[in-house]
Amino acid sequence: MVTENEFLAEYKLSDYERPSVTADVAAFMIRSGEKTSYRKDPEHKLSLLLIRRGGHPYKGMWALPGGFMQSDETVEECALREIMEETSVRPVSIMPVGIFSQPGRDPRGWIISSAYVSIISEESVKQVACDDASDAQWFNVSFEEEEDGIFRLSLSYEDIVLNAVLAEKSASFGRTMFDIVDSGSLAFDHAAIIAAALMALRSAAKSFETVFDFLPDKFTLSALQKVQETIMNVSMLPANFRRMVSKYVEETGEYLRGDGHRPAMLFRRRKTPVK
Amino acid sequence: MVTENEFLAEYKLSDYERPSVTADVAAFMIRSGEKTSYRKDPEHKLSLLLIRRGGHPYKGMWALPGGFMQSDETVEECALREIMEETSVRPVSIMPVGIFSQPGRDPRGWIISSAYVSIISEESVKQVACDDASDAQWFNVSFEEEEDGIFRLSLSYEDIVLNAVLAEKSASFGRTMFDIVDSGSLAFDHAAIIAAALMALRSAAKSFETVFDFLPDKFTLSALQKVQETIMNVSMLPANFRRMVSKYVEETGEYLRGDGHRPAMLFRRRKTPVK
DNA sequence: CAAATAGTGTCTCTAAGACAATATCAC
DNA sequence: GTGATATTGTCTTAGAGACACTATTTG
Repeated sequence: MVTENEFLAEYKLSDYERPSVTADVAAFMIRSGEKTSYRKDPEHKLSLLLIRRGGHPYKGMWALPGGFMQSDETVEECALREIMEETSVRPVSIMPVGIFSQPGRDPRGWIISSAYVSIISEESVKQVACDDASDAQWFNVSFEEEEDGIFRLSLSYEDIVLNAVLAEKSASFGRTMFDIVDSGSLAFDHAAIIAAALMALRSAAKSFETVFDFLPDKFTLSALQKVQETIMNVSMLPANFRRMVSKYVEETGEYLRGDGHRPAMLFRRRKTPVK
Repeated sequence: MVTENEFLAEYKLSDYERPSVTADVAAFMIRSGEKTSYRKDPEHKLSLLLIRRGGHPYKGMWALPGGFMQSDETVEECALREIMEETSVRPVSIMPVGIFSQPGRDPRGWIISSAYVSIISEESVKQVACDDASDAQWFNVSFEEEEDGIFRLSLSYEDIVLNAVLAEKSASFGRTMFDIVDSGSLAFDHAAIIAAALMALRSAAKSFETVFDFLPDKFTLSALQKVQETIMNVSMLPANFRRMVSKYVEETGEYLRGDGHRPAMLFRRRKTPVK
């Protein structure tokens, strides 16, 4: 009869083959563009952080930030650590997207990826120096269904344009997964991870859970609406949007002025949605 | 200058420490109980498959079915394989619950778990011999919020009752996670996995995506309603339930008779929700 | 004043909840 | 007939979409 302690003393995990595990993060930010007129609000664009790979494999190609998990942390902590290393910003929240474990997805060997979406506010990123020659850059994102079940993902940064094509694989339980038709020069299976991350983001944004993380503590309702519209790729009537979010926000009494039109009240997120 | 092929030929994954990865599955079934009257519909109970551990660690305690992932499969395939080994049933669907990777969660060493919910129809399980002396048994499930943020999970099979207590950790993005207050004699952190799986199941059932997988191809609307009510732990008026699911089902024209009351039409799932 | 956004009110339509009423069977 | 479920219809209410209208600012 072997006791549990005796068993554990003898136990060798090395008897079994093990995968390496990475946490890869699709970090999104919503950027406001150039002011085209002194009083017109600028365009807002969804952008995604990509890293140019400095070493093999996929050397010189763009990939999601990520890294190998260590034994003294959870996968979520690893994901947060990777984002902070690249942006110096601690994301307000991260959300799991799924595990990517297709055999052969990494030419280095058996490496599976646990993917996350994170959301970073433009305010916090602005404080970090943005080096144009850096290997980390924010790409503008466009993601649309071209025909039934076929999606085009376009990522652009200055004159670099990455065009990936994806086929919807399964839509079970609100988490859509994709097969890569054309990787668009993105490293590994990262095109599929990005597409799944975008779908997860949109799905979460349906219930106003996600949106606030893109904004500072105090915000105007039209800023909030812009964020929501940018994520969901839709447009809404301001009057209706106000009604819908009214449960989740509260007035601060402060106003934002100086924009060539009526000042807007600043709101903050309400901890407990009421009414 | 090293080419990618030269790099890969030299590359050794073994330089890095790696975790073992298991896929653990919370497989749910909805069981109908004893007929208390010749015409009254029996009670329906949500049940969960647990395995009595035959070896260390946690020898003799109950745990979720699961096993180590292999390099020639995805984690999802591993999860499906484990369920089929235990039940001889191929689940209609599996849904990811999350990754459980807290350091120290497994006394054998660095082992992380990718958890899934699966749903099995009572019909398919009935065809498999159920051995009372077996190490695999279906436990009745009850899961309720006792006070704010504190949940009690009760699992019972004959005279065995496992009572776990869990504290809500984070509810971000509709995926609730739990800390274990009392494991209720469940192995590893499986009490937390089961709780998270139940929340994922309820959340998915909100949109009528999940429910059909508990039933055979043809079913009556009240059977469907019973399933929905059992998962969500609520009760609904039959008239309203019919209206709500009407988009997702279609008539077969066949009737189920012989139950001491008006025969019910059998419906099937509609591939494309219309109307 | 013109152009732009901020904010309010109201109409309609749809979907969900409550409930009343009828239908059909096995015993 | 009795007791059970099956099925249909209707009333009410809550919320989303559309839209008209007013308010306030800066060049």
